[in-house]
Amino acid sequence: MSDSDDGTTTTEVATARVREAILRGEIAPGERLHQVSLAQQLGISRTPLRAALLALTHSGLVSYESNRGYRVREFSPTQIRDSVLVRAELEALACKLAATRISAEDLSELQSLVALGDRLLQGGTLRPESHAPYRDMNVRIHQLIQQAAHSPWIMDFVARLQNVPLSSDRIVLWEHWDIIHRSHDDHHRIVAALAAGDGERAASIMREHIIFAQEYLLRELNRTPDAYARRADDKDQQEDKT
Amino acid sequence: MSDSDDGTTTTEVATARVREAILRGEIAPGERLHQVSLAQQLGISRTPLRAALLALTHSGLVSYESNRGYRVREFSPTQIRDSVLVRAELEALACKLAATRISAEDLSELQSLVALGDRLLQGGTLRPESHAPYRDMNVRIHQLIQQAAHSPWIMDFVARLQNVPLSSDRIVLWEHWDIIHRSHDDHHRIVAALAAGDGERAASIMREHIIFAQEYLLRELNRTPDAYARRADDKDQQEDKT
DNA sequence: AGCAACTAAAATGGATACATTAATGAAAAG
DNA sequence: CTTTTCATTAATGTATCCATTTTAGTTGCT
Repeated sequence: MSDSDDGTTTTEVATARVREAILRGEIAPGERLHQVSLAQQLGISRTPLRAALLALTHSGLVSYESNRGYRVREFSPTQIRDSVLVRAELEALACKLAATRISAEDLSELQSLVALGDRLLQGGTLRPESHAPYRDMNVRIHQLIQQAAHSPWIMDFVARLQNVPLSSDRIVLWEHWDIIHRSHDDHHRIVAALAAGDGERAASIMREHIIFAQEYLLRELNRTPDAYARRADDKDQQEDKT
Repeated sequence: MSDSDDGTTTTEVATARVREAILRGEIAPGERLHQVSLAQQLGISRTPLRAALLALTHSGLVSYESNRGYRVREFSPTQIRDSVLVRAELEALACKLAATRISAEDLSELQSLVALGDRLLQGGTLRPESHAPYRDMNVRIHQLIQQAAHSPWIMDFVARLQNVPLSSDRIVLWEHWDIIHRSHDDHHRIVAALAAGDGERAASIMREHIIFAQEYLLRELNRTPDAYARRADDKDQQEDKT
C-alpha cells in the first residue's frame, strides 16, 4: 500500500486525490485519465484507481465510455447555470422540510453561526484572515439546513452539484463586501423563518439567495475574467461520501 | 467471460442482473451481498462484480461500508415519502425549463402520447392488455419532459429516485380507473401549458400530479396491503446508465 | 457459569497477470 | 497522392492470487 496511510482504504485516498486534482484544474476538462500512468503517479495499482474513477463518475466529475476509458467531465455554460437552478430548488425544498423537523440543537447552532458571521463582518468589511472562517460558516449553514431536512437525497444531490465548476457556494468574491452583507442578511432571514416554522418563506429566500449569487458571479467574471484565478487558491476540504 | 455476451461488458450485465434481482425483491433490503457467492452465482469473477456493486451503490440501491461489504439499501417510510417530494420538485423544475426550450418535435411527440392515452382509456376503463402500453406512455411523457429541459442532473437524479421502492411512477393501481382518468387529465393540462410556454403552470400541475399519486398509493396500500404484490408482476425495462 | 482474550476461518481490499478491444501507423491498391 | 486495409501497439476489462481486516468460535480465567 501507499506510504501515506491514514486509516482509510487506498480507494478512498485515491478518490480524494484525483478529485482534488480535477477541482484544482490540474487536469483539464475533456482530458483522458490514463489508468496506468495515473496509478503509477499515485503509487498504487489499477484496481483501487478504477474504483476511485468509478466513484468520481457517479459523483459527476468524470465521464466514462465502455472500453474507451474515463475523461474529466466538461460542462457548457448553460449546464453550469442550470445546475444552480437545480441546487436552488433542492435547497429550497430542504428549507421547507427543515422548518417542521429541525431539532433545537441544530437551530441554535444555526443561530450561533449567523452570530459568528456578524462578528466576522464587523467593521463593514472582511479581513483576509477572516475569509476562510466566513466561507466555512457559509458552507456549514447550508449543510446544516440540508441535514435538518433529514432527506439523504437532498444532501447527496447538492453535493454532486457542488462539483460543477463555478456552481459551488464556496466561491466568494471577497472584495464585493456589499454583496456579502446582503447575502448574510439572507442567512439571518432564513434562520429566523426556520425558527418561526415558516418553511415556505425560508425556501423563497434560499432560492433567491442561491440564484442571485450565481448570477452575480457570472456577471462579474464576464467583466473581469481574471477573478476566476482566485478560486484555485481556496483550499478544498469538502468530503464526497456517496 | 460469461457465455451470454451481448456486446456489453461483463460489468454492465452484472450491474443489470443484480439491479433486477434487488428490484424484484429476490434479495431482501438490509441483506448482505456476498461477493464470492454472488460472483459464483453469476458465473463471473469478483472484479466486475465489485464494479457492479459500486455502480449500484452510487445509483442508490446498495449501501457500503469499508471492509464490511455491501448491503441492499433499506428505506424508512419517511424516506420514501420524502423521495417523492424531491422528485416532484425536480420534475416541476423540468417543466419550467422545458417550457422555453422544448423542440417542435418533442412537443408533437408529447401531444401524440397524450392522444395515445386517450385511445387506451376509451370506454372508461383499461383492458389488461393495455396496461403495459399505458404505463410505457406514462413513463415516456415524464422522460420526454425531463429530456426537453436539457439538464443532465434532473434526468439523473429522477432516475435514482425511481429506484426507491413505492416511489416509481411505473406503479399503477390499474383497478382505480377514475384516478387514472384524473391523472391523464393532468397530462393533458401539462402538455397544453408547455405548448403555451407557461412553465410555471405546467410545474404546478406536475408537482401535484406526482405528490398525489404517491399519497394515494400509500393510502391504498394501507387499506389493502396485498396490492403491493402486483408490483412484482410488472416487468422492468428501465435502464440505469450513470 | 459468564466474560474476556486469543486463535482460526472467512470475507473484503489490493496487486499482478492475462484477455480483449480500440487506436495507430504503415503498406498496398486505386 | 489519397484511401483503405491490415498488422502492431497500447489501453481497457477480467481473472486470479496475495494481504489485511473482520468476525466467529473456542479456550482459559475470574
